Formats: sequence, C-alpha cells, structure tokens
Amino acid sequence: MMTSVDTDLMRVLADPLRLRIVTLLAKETLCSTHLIEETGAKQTNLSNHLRVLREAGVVDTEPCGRYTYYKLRPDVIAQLAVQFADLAESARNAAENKRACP
Amino acid sequence: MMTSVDTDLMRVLADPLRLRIVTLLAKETLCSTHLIEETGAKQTNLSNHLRVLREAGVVDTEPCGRYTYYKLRPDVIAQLAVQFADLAESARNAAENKRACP
DNA sequence: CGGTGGTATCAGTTTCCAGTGATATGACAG
DNA sequence: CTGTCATATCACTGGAAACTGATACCACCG
Repeated sequence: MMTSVDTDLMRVLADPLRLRIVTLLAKETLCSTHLIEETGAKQTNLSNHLRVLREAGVVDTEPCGRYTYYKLRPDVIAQLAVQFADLAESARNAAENKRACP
Repeated sequence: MMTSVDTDLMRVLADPLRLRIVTLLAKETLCSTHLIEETGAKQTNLSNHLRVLREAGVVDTEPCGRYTYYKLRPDVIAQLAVQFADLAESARNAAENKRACP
C-alpha cells in the first residue's frame, strides 16, 4: 500500500488547459495544429503547456515532417489512478480510526 | 465512459500541503492540532487549507468540544480514481488512433 | 466570572505561474 | 534559395493564490 500521490504530477495535471489536452489525447494522437483547433488556445501558450506535459513524462512526442505528434502515456495516468484508489481504500479502512484529543 | 476529470477537484488536491493533509487523513481522523504537529504548518495556514478542502467536499468536519475533527470522504477520492482509470483505458484503446496531418 | 487553549476569519504581502508578443529554428513547396 | 508554415524558446507581465499577523470567537477549566 503506497497511499502517496505524486504531487508534481498532480500540479502538472491540475491546470484546466493541460487537463483538456490530456483528455483530447486520450481519444487520439494529435499534433499541435489539431490541439490549437480543438482548444482555441494560442500557439505559444499551447507549446508551453505541451512542454510541461512532456517534461513531466505525461506525453511522448513523435516528429512527423514539420509536424509534431503528441501521444498520451496511459501508464502514467493509470498509475495515478491506482494511487488514488489506494488512498480511497485506506480512507475506508481507517474510517473510524480517530486519534485522541491532545 | 466519461473520460473527464473534475478540474476543480484537481486544483484543490494539487497543492502539496493539502495533499499531505489528505494523505494523513486517509490513515486516521485527526483534529487541527494533530495536523499542525504532523505538518509543521502554521495554524492560520492550515485552517485556510482545511477550509478549501471542506468547501470542495473532500473532508467532513465533526466538532468535538473545542476541537474540530477532520475526516476524509473516501468516495470523492474513489471517484477521482475511477475518472483517471477511465482516462487511462481510453488512452490505451486509442493508442494507434492518429488524426491525419492537416 | 476570568483565563486559557483550539479554531476561524480577515486583510496584507509575497510568491508563483499561466498567458502573451517577439523571435528563432527547422521543414517543406515553389 | 526563398518564402511559408509548424513548432519551440525567451523575457515579460498580470493575476491568482499560498502564506502571514492580528484578531475574533467559542468551549472548557479554575
């Protein structure tokens, strides 16, 4: 039982636009142009967010000519899911485990 | 399949200190005094974070004399785990689903 | 009642980061 | 090789939010 969630990964995924990107990439692999269309964000802004996601290991990049495809790494998300599931289970087991007043 | 993660909840949980609080509360129900001991944070700061967690529905409060006990709500965490699990599964299924270059 | 300890609220400050514009790099088309 | 398009990098800025200090509130104890 780990019951510890990766804080850095959380901070990366807590941004609305980044979470939107991740959600889109969970459906299909896309390049920056597609993401600009889908999100309506500025190219620079998007590129910055993709950089954060890349450096956090959330997405993989695959150059294709002058395009760059972004692919979500399912294992990273799955691991986070497990961490939260563990946390929830721990909380259920410790429901009535109350420390005494000092 | 929802494949959409609650952004507001993510923002609430993305703070290091709040995540620390949640992790502690997953093991046992505690009051503010205990949390001050465990985290080393100032009382005011902690109270502010607990307020955020309470308003987000992540924790329940239970007054006990002049103490206030905080209890983690497992279902909220579990739901988040499911959302990420769905997202990961969606990403696995869409692994080779690549949209054509424009 | 008066004092003490636990908790909450408020206002001010500081820190951090998402968004932006300008610009650089690199690949293809002509 | 020249222009154009896709993407990345850099420096800057505005605003949100984490932290802090002062203070108020409430419950217990003497």
